[in-house]
Amino acid sequence: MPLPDSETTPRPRRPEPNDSESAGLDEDIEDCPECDSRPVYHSNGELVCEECGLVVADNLIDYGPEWRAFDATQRRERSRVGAPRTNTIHDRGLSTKIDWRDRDGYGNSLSERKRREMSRLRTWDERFRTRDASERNLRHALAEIDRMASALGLPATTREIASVLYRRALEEELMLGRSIEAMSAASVYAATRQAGIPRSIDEVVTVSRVEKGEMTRAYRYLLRELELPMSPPDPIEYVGRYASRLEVTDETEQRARELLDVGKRCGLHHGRDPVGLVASALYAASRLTGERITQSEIAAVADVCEMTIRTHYSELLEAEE
DNA sequence: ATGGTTTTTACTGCGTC
DNA sequence: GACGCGGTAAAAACCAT
Repeated sequence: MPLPDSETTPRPRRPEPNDSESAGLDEDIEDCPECDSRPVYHSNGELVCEECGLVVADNLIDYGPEWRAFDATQRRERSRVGAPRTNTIHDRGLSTKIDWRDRDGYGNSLSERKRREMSRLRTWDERFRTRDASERNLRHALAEIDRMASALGLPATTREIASVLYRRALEEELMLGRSIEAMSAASVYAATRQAGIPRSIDEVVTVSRVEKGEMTRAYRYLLRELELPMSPPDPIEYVGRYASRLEVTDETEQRARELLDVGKRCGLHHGRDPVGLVASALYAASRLTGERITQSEIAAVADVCEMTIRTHYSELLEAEE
């Protein structure tokens, strides 16, 4: 079937802030300061070392807030930011309107034959229109997912998962009344969880274009409708990332893992922010190993309150017995 | 909307460098 | 004195209902 190839409209290539960053990605991995002391792991063909990959992600995230802040000053125009403009231009030029009345231009009713013809046209027009709509939606979303994924330094496999999740959401018509941005962010978050390289919700939110509430709502919805089996986040999976950001010793990091392990057995993690727990564990561990890290340092890196660290870390230490 | 939980905020006194 | 630390009390945020 000959498709009207309207999709060849030249896509305005928007200079992504990520372009320059991802260019520097490889170098960062090579030069990663962690690599002096740590081995680099290659998993599924990607250069993802558990420690170094995270350090790189860190660099990228540092850029995030910067243009995010820039973004925020213009939040009013948020809806205009970023999305490939093709959407609107495209639609405006293309979408056809076929009146539902079987009348000609003068208001006379049509012959039986014409009526059938119009009916057929409507059918096809409808098909193309919806097809276009969901494809535009998808393209937008995939671009968004890609942008967030690179800002978070996620490997390609994880992006793949996010894309698949989004496609499913779209197919199951979960997008009604939900923003593409929110659902994309939710897909990315879910993907990191499924891939076992979790980012915190907050991290995903900072690189997304939506508020936290909107994103978490979309995420919950996604989980429920797609019936994704998602166990609650395991704090231990976050340890490596924050440990490398803080540049603690291996010993401390290991100690933190143990503390969390014990704490988990005692049920300390129920209903609590895993990041807060990790921060506390790192603090407790740094005490045990004699490596002095201040609470405020950890609090700043993990983006939790010092008070949270205080309340949790003593519990972790007690649980150790 | 509500109530129970956790996190955050603001503010304290204490010890140390 | 500045700083890090532990704590309290109250507000705010979060979640399930």
